[in-house]
Amino acid sequence: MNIEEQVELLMQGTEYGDEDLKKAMTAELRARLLIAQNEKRPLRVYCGYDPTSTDLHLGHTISMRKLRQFQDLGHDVTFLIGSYTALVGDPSDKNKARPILTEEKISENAITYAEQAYRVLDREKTKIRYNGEWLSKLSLVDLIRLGQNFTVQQFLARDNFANRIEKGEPIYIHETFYALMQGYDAVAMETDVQIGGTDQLFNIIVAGRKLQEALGQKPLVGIITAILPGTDGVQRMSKTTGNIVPINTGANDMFGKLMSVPDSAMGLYMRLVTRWTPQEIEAIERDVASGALHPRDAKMNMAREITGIFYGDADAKSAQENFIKMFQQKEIPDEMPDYALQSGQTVVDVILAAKLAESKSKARSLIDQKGVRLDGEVIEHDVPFPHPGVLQVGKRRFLRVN
RNA sequence: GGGCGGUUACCCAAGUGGCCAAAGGGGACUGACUGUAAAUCAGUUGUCAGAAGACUUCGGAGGUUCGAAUCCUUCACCGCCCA
Repeated sequence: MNIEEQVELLMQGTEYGDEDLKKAMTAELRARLLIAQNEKRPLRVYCGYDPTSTDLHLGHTISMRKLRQFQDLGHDVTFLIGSYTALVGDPSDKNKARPILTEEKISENAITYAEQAYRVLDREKTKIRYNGEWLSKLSLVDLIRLGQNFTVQQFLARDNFANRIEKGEPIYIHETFYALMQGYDAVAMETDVQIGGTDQLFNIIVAGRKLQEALGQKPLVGIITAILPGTDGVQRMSKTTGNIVPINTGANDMFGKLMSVPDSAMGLYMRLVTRWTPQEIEAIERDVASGALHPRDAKMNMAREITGIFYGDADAKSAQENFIKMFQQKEIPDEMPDYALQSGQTVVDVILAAKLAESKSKARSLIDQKGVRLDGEVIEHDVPFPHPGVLQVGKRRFLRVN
């Protein structure tokens, strides 16, 4: 790959919210790649992760994909665990009331986190570091000196803060320290390139670069990745919104969830999650636009590619086959939970016992709505369970009743 | 430290003594139509009960009242303004 192609790939799926900034970063990246090539040294690239949660979803993997692209181009990638930051607790998520984690818990989480990350990253080429390594050594005076490089106005101009001032929401003092701490991470590792989501724009572009400059380093290139919408196609993928595609969910489920993503979000999914190059993605979009490729099939290819990243090609293939069987040919799935019918149970009893609905009222209303079938026959009323067979509740819940 | 305002179901939000299991919106779920997409249409959305109905719910606790989400006391949390 020549430098131009590399730049195009590495800038794929980035979002700076400002054309000029994007141009500037693209130019700096190009320059930095050239230097690396000429000096025959890899770029030092990192992304920081907060090890408070351990259930990763596709949204978490965006930056990992980006790191992987750098790895594949021969650069030096660090998976930074925000161990020190986690000790304090993340303020931007205050409604979650995050417990302050112990160091043991953090390193435990970090391992789980990294294990999942290795489905995207190259295990052999990934360095794992903890920012407590250097942050714990800073004294109060050191911190204040870092602060001397910034003005309150710079922080007030930050989107995140400006919006909250506008809305009358609180901004805590220590939130400003976060930017300094993160910026210092960049300095401590003599970073060439830092990757992060749009919520990290300030920390990366303002804090990191400025601190590096102030301390005599060449300011890093920030790669700011766009936000991945969840399965609803609109809102950011997050556990709270309930629109996530978890990584540890099984190939069939992952494939199904990906197929339910609205068409409008496909571009972002392809750019942020798949291994495809900008050229490949453009070709797909061209074919869909011209009618040569059915959007459904384009989405299937995408679902297969993404499922393949996490479960391997064989499982992705069979997930696709199952999907087609179940939804296009309306066949019942090969695998479903079994349930042993007990005497005297009605349809509602079985639905409830098998946890296909959360209460009797819900189960009844599903029956009223013609959402319950036994071997394909709609069940009209809550009757004693007619006979063993396959019970279908709604579109996707199946139960083999014996 | 002082003044004011808030806390309602998954979320936002209306309701200021009985007609309130609680308007409206969003979300979610079901059905129709489809490409398990989107859009659209119809319905459901506290629990139990076959229906009638019963029970639990409006930040926590206590009280007034025949009757409270609504009034009083108190506690907790949050926000705004002044210092």
